[in-house]
Amino acid sequence: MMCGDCDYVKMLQSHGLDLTPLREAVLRSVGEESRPLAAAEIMAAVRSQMSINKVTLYRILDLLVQKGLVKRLSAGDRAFRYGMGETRHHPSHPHFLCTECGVMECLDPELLPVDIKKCRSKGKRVIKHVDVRFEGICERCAKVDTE
Amino acid sequence: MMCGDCDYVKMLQSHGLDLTPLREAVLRSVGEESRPLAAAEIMAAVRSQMSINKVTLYRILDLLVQKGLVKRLSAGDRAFRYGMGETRHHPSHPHFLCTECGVMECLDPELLPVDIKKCRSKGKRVIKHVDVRFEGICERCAKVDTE
DNA sequence: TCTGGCTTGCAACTTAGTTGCATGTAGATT
DNA sequence: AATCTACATGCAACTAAGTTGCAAGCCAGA
Repeated sequence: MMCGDCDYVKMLQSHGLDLTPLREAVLRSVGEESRPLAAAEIMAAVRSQMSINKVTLYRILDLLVQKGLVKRLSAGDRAFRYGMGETRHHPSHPHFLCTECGVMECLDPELLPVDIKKCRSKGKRVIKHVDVRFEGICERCAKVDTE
Repeated sequence: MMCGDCDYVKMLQSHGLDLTPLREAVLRSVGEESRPLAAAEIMAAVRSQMSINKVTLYRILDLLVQKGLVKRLSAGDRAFRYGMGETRHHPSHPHFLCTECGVMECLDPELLPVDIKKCRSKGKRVIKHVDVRFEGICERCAKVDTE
């Protein structure tokens, strides 16, 4: 979810990560988008400004996911999407996946209607978080279809 | 979700699919499990009774998914899981994914708290269905951890 | 200056699934 | 019966997304 309020440099530092141009660029690319991006999209975004190797990108993403700065989302396809981790500016929210073009969008946090507590009681499993994904046809594809 | 009530042969036929030993075995393997299986698990199950090629398995799964007999679920990892499609015996339900061992389990349909109608109104996208996935530590892994 | 620890890059590999093409098999057509 | 067609299956090669192993670069502290 796009954000004008995040200080990416501070976010990296406050999580004990060395500040490097690549790390900052990756985090910024994720943070400045209004939807979760696939690794390939992040790579393209970073490469528009500097050069980065595929492996480095994946390693930076792993690191950011591990620190909770970035969230790895599974779309309905085989490529992960990466969005900003949960913070004050980025509350937990459900996503929408277009089954036609594969684009993933963020939905209003209000639409997240899940009561974790209700579930925790059932069985002895430990529930850490919930992932709600709506699937269907996005606005763009719906429009094209009716033309 | 496991089921003693499904007639797999009838299910195939009523969807206009030729009845073949492999198709029946694949559908049965999915139907007789209490959790969604990865393709590799289905392959192992089928192979315990007859020989099947990887490509054939994927093609049969595609076919069953297309006909709605089987549902393709994205786990948090890169391998799809396959569970029974929605029917009277198999109501829509959320899933649980163990982030430690990767096993996926079916949860009580009661735990599916999403109000699709509420979401359809927002924007002009068409929402077809919802996927709710809880993540955490499964009972088995939780037990091992505390030992 | 040397050492150890990170960050990055390159090549090769892995996993899950897909494509193209050949073969097999069953029912319909002549 | 011969043959034609449609679909089911198999085999090999391929693809996409991500991972591993190892080497090179760089920087901070002893």
